[in-house]
Amino acid sequence: MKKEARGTSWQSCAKKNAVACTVYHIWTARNRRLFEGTVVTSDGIIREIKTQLITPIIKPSILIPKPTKFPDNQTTFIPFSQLQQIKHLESQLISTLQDCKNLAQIKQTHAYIIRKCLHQSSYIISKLIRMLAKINVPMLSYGISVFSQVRYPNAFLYTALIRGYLNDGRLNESVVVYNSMRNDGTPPVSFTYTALLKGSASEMNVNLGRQLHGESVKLGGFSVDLFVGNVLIDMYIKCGCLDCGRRVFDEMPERDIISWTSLIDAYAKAGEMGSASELFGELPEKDMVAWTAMVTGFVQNSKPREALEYFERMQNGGVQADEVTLVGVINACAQLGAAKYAHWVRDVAENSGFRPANDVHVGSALIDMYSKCGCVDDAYNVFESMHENNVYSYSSMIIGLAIHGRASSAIELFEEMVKTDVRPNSVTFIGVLTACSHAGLVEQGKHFFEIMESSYGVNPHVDHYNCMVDLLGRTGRLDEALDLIKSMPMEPNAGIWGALLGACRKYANPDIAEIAARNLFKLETANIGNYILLADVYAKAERWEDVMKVRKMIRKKALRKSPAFSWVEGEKGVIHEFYAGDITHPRSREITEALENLVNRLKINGYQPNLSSVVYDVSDEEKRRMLMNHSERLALAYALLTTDDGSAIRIVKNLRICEDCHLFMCGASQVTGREIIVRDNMRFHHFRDGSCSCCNFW
DNA sequence: TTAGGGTTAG
Repeated sequence: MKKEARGTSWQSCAKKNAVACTVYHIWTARNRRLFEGTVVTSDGIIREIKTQLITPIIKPSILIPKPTKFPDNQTTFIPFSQLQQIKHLESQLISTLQDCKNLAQIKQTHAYIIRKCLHQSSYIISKLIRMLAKINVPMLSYGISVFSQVRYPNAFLYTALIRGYLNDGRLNESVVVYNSMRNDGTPPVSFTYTALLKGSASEMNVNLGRQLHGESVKLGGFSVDLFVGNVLIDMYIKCGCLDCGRRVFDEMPERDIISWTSLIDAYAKAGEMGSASELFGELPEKDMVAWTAMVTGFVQNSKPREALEYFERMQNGGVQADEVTLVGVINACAQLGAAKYAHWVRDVAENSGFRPANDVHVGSALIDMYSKCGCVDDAYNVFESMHENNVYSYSSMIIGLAIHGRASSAIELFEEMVKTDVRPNSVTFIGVLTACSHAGLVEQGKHFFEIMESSYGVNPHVDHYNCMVDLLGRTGRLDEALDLIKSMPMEPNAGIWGALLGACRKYANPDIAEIAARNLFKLETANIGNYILLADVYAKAERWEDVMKVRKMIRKKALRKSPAFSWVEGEKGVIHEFYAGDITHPRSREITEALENLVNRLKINGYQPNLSSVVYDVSDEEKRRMLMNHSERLALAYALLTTDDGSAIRIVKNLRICEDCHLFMCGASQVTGREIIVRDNMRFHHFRDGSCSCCNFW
């Protein structure tokens, strides 16, 4: 048998070897390997190729029209000695194709390809179809007709068509092509599976994914392919079958850092930080992305201290951080809410060469962090310094201003934003409505609520209704708030009824409170805060029997009150934590003295404790004692003892600040001349010269 | 040609 191919001819290929000519490669005896190239025919060698790459032609499916007649008048005889020239021409045409910017240019190049008689080359045509996808030309008739003109498509060409359809989001059609390919007897390649698996993942079609998984194993042993394995892990993760992804991972004969990181990140996103850490510990070589997945994972699971700990380990290990890592670290600091960390991370970012001005992700994260740390002016400085702003940076800034009670600035910024190309989204309106709500701007709030859909096409969600109920409720429009809830197009959630109940406490309205509570208890049976709110409403109305009934319900359900605590930065930026009535602090005696001293100064200034903040039926003297031990006051006294006179005092509280403490802080800011910033679980309060930035709407 | 980590609210 002759071992050398002598020449190649399109004509002879078409006529003599119709059955064998899906050949994409040419066998040469000289180096005993398959060359990428064009179709070849030659008596001796063809039989040998046949045995390897035989592909019977079966009638293509409806999606792939039957190939047209071979153009006899354009056949050319190409001697084997010129094969290198053909290959050269092919690569030239491919680079021409890659430079195409639009459909017209592709069509022009295609005409040239036909003139050069290379339109039967699967290599070139698959590139052409890929280019259609790249320049965002949907897989219309052109791509299909180009495909159908190739008489003997190979696996790469079929895969290009599959990817073209997937690029259009047409998963079903791509599966039809895959089935035709199978019917034609063309063995799929690993790209075929990676493409289809990605398509299944983006449509969360796990059944298709499973079928493809099975076939990939059966047909080509692709289970050992690293790429297919990784895409399989990804597909199962995206479809929510983390265990299946893990099984693929465990069975993979070879894994790389991508296999590991995909799974680590999936565990983190599923809230399984234990599994994520375990896997991360086993990862032999940890790179920047893997470390970042851990840092971000802890942040996503509200574990900022662990996130910072991993970041420190990453730095100690000499692994460079990039802007993605920094966004994670910045978010960790935002969760901690401590100004000390905020300034530290800003330095870290700038030392790593990421100036917020140049990176909108880092900038937006910094704005959010500074706002949450009580430094709204710093947040605004970052915002102003940014070269580019998007909906995230604008929304973060608007929300920042809103939670700090700067409603007019928030609204001004919104007005400025809508003059640019940046379109507000659902979150932007949460910010704008929150601003109105925290400042009691009823008419403006109603206006924004109306125009969000009519002018900006943003449908109000339940959260926007929540803001509106909050706004109406805070300003005492309880009936109007209840009417709005009744008119909602969706079911009100616990947040809505909770906002109404909170407003009922402020305005001592037990009738509406009972309606709110009835609905709220159905939705959140075990949230003790709701029962306490209702008890507060009854206490304000001095309906002590009803208070007792609520307390009984709490006992019956065995609900435990979550302890109130506050923390504050003391000497050298060390954070100190105080519980209500806490006497465990080493300087407890001094703290009590400082507090008594402060109360006396406040009393001279006219401070009268608001005893209705205590919802227990006890003597007034006992109420006074209970109020005096609230955790934020202990924190304040400690800060007064240990920090410089000129500096602001920043207190973070886990629950909502009570009315009497609010009054107390107003007075304290006046008699001490200090700025006091309290972050409660709702918002920030800036106390300065006897008044609060919230204007008593909170 | 195919693969891993990120920004606003709740």
